[in-house]
Amino acid sequence: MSNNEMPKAYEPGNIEKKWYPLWEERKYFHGSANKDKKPYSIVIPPPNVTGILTLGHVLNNTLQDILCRYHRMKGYEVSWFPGTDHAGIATEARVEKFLRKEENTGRDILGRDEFIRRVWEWKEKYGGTIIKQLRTLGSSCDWEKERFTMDAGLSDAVQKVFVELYNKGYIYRGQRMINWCPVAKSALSDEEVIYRDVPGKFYHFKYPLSDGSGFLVVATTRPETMFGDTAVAVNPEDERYKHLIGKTVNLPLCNRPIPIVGDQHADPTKGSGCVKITPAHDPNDFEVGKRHNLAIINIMNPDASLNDKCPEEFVGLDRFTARDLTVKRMEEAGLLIKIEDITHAVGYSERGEVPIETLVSYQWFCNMKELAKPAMEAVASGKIKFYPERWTKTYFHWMENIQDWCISRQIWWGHRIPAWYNRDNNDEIYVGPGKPDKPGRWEQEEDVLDTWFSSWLWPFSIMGWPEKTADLEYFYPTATLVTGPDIIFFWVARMIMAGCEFMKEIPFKNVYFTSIIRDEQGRKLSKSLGNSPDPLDVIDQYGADALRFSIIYIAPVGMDIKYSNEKCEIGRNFANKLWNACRFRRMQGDATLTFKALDTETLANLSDDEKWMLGKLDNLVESVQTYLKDFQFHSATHDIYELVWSEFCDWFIEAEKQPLRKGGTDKERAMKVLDYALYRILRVLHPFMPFITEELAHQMGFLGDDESIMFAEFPETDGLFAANREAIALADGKFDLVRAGRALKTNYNLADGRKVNFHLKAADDAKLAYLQANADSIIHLLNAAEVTISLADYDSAANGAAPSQLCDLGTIYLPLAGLIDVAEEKAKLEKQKAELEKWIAGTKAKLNNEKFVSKAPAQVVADTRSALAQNEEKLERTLSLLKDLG
RNA sequence: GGGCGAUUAGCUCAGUUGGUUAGAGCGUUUGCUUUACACGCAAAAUGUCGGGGGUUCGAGUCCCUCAUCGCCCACCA
Repeated sequence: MSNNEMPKAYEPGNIEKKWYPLWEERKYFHGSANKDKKPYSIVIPPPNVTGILTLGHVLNNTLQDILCRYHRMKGYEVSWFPGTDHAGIATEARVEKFLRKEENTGRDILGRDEFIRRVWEWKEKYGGTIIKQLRTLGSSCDWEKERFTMDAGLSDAVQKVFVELYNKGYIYRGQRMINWCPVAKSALSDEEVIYRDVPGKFYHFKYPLSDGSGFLVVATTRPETMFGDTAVAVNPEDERYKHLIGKTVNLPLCNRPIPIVGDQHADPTKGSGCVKITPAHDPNDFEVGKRHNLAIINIMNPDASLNDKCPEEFVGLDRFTARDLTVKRMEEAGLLIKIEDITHAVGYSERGEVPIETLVSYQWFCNMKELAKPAMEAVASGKIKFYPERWTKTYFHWMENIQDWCISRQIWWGHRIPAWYNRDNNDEIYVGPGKPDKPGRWEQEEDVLDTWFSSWLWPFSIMGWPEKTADLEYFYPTATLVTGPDIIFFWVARMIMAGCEFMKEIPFKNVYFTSIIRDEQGRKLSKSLGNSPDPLDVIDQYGADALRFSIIYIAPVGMDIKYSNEKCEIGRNFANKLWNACRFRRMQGDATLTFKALDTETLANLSDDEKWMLGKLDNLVESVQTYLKDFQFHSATHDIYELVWSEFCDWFIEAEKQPLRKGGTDKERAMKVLDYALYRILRVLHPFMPFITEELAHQMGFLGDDESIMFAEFPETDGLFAANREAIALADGKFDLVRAGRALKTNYNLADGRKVNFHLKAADDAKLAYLQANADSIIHLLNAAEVTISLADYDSAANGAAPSQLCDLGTIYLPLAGLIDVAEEKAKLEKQKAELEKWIAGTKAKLNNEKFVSKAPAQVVADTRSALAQNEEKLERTLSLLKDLG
């Protein structure tokens, strides 16, 4: 292959499109039980089946892919289990919307069976887009194992778990206070409620005593719920009201007498000390109601409009309309005392833009207390480690206060609860995998289970549980879970509980919590804000490798990422740099084919620069492995970037141009070293940038057509760092010296291309020998005409002025004679010095004049001050240059 | 109310167990068609490490405190 087949700039598009299908065809991603290898497995956090790829997924899946590819290269048998989640409420809403729009039909028209059939149809046709998109990112998922949370096998797992927990007494059906979403018309778990601080009003009402002896004052933020009031509570110790306990008030607008009860819940120090009690719509009131045996009056329809338990003119009104009308009627009745503006936290439905309702309803619950115990122990003992570790605190806080989990949902898309009611026998309940074979009219529960009730089984259900599969035996428990901290309760904690309960074994050893991606202004990425870039467009523009590398490169550890597309230039430019380093090597000749291990002769004859480069690279190999062990992906990319760009390209390639130019054995050796180093770099980089590394490894002739870098051994230490510490320090010193020399040139406005002479005064005998041995290299790197090296100071008396710079290896001098007219330069500087001194003196006087400072516009004063500072600096530089000139 | 995190260059962020002169990328300035790369090369400028106090020979790093911002949880008749 000749060099002109490598374009000047790296073009990722076709190369990425070429490799991925090849990898997949060759089943490189597939893992199966293999006794000769150690297993390494990861389960993907299943994206919603309705989902499309977002930057969050990009980050998350890039990290998983890095781990998988790294371990594959380390010789593990790797399987990354992919799949999607049926996402009950979200998908049902999505398909419902689709059907309304396209066919003007929906749930209510189609009926349960047909609707579910249509959801499946939609899923087959439009679902799983994200799974295809993950391929463009380079994700090395074991696609043969792709699962869906509603697959038959996973449904079996869900049923088995439900029945088992029911039989253990953990799952029960009961009438409890729950969160109700009026849009989904379903119950939600506590975790699905999002609290937002919103402006609201606090209404103070009079509730007249039934005996006409006066009234009590109650306050509420929810006037419309008063139709569900079944008591007013006062504190039994409250001297103002204790004599009223047992009497009644007339509930306004309904004229229904309700009792005054004495209860601790009423706090005498708050408001009037009287509390209206609405057991059906407030968690505290529900408890009060239980204590006093109060009626529970649900006043709402499923869509949160008021029902027929309310006065006629309110029936059917939306809750917010009803609120206004209630207040109006109370005011008309002279029962409104005042309205205060307040800010309070209101619970919103996770999906909808609407406030949830708390109301009492019959639902299925799972008692989590016992399940939580081993799960807490698993993290406390360190069997499961969290990265960053601080999330354990959040985990324990939630687990220690864990509440019963409301698992039933009043929707159709999901796992239907395996419970049957005997309509002939007072709704006797049977729970089991199928309809009971017992007499009676048995009807299955209409409700389905919370989506997370299948997700929490994912790490083992995806491997075939409850069947005893080879995958389960070999790959469980998985190695690392990579996910966002926002689902620590929804998913992570529950998976740990499920693993401990049903597998008697933790589901993963590490949990790595990713950052949340925000836009440049720090806002969350969202569709409605339009600030959410489409990763496919980004990949199109910059390449998948560039996106992967950049997003890891900019991800601060454990904090939010501020992302913008321009940041992908980091990865794109880096890929281009690497491409051109390889292109340069190709221009020197064909691969040496000895790169896999340097032969002893080459090792014995390494130049100082080569020792330096191979030593630094060896050090990188070690540090990247350490970083990956600690999930410090960001540090790993920074170190690789620095080594490739600054050390390999800026210094080493430049230095190697010398031996390459010389030819003969020098050139041969240099090419071998370049090959050896490049192949090590490509392999270290492969987990991060899979496409370009595969392409280059082949372009460079490091691999045959039937080979892949995916299975090349990840570089281990070759001992060249430990062996060359001294050589590394010396070369670092040499490069410092070169840098100082270049700076001297720039200071005197000598163009890069201009060949000048330098003098080096070595710091000691050893350094003298080193500098002399490296004279050619130094001349080359400085682009110098001639460099004299000795232990002697530069003789400025004899040879004219020469500014110098002190370095570790010695002092570098730039003789100016012949380059610039010293006398003329000196005169120019003296003139400049005088002008500056005059200006500075005048300006200082001006600034010391209080009248100027106090009366001149602030901007003028500030400008004067900054100009002064600038000129003072300029003067300093001038003085320093004058000193150099002698 | 409880918890967690952040505050370092114009911007985005590194800074490992305290240890020479606090770093990078982007941006800015200057100069470069140097036998890979302008998606490039060389050089340069820029910091009260949020404020205050303390521990220490030594603090960006540890402790206390205050301030601001963000997130999570709980509560709110």
